[in-house]
Parts: sequence; C-alpha cells; structure tokens
Amino acid sequence: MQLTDSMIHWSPASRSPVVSSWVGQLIYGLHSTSFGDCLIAKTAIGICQLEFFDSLIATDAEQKLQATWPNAEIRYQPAATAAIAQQILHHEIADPELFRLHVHGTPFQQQVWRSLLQIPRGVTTTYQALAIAIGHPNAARAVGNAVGKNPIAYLIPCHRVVRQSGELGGYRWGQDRKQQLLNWETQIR
DNA sequence: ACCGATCCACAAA
DNA sequence: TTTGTGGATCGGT
Repeated sequence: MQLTDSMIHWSPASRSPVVSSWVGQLIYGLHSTSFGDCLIAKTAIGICQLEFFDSLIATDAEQKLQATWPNAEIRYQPAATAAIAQQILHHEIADPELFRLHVHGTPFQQQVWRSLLQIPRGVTTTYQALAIAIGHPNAARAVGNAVGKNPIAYLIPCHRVVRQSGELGGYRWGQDRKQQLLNWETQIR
C-alpha cells in the first residue's frame, strides 16, 4: 500500500525549522528491522520520527528526540511501536491505521517531503526533477538539503532520490542502506 | 556569511 | 570518452 497525503498531519511551521513546539506525550521504541536497527517515535497524532541508527548513536536517541521536541513528555514504550517495526521487518504495510504520520518542518521542507510521497515503489527520481516538480527549477541543491532532513525514513521515501548523473547520491543513514532499500524495492514480489 | 544528500559547462587527458 | 574542477544556485543555520 501507499501512504497518502490524507494520512499525514503536517505540523504547522513553527519559528524554528528543526524544533517543534508541539506539546504532549511522545513515545518511542528501538527495534531491529531487516534494514537495520531503528528508532520509531510517535505522538498521539502519528509517527513523528523514524530513523535508522548504528549502535553508537543509539544511546543518544532520547536526547535527540528531546532536542527536536523540547515540550514533549518522552517515554520509552517499545510495545507501542513494535507493530510498526514488525510490518517494516516483513516489508509490508498492512494496517494503514498504524501509519498515520505527524510531521514537522518548514513550508519548503513539507513541500519537498510531500512530493516524495508520490514516487512509487521501485522508481527513482532526481533532486533536479523534484526541484522542477515543486516549481523551483534551480533549487536542486536546496531540495537536496530538504530531502536530507526528512525525519521519517522509509515511510517518506527519501531513498528514492538519486543524482541526475546516475550516481546514488547521499543518504543520511549511509549509502549502503540506501542501496539496500532500492535493491529490495526493485525486486518483484 | 557560510554550508550542502546538486548540476552544468568546459577543459584536459 | 572519461575525469576533474569551478561557478551558479537557494533554503536553512
């Protein structure tokens, strides 16, 4: 299944592009998936963060969450995020209800991330094509910037954007993982 | 004022 | 044909 815009709650752009003023409970879990270990965090509204991590960084998870969501009450409740991890592990999004998102970003970032959702599985696009698509034909680099700040890996498929030249391009969680994700997605199933 | 998960033109090999 | 480099670009910090 494909995530649609209606499943996403776009947090109103706050003064700061990185810090959300959202107040409430935020629960998170650390899980193992076939693409590596990941942190999944959600508010009452939806998933607000999904990041892969390497063991060294894992200890910082809570600190990083608190930095982005300073007014949230953060709790470690892996049971609450396990089902999401499980469906990623099995490469299937079976239950759309689990996958509502709660996304925070500047208007430009939201615009970029929104267009990421329209890239079908198994397909790639380029930073430039994306820039053109959102009406900023010369902003390929700025788009790369925004893509790189995507807070919800995998579900907002930033790994499907590659360089115009055909090179893979960067990935916040490692080029290898980007390649793995793409390889898997292009396989028929 | 500076930094990118970029892109293009153009030169040199 | 391939590889390297320098400048343009623009939103975010």
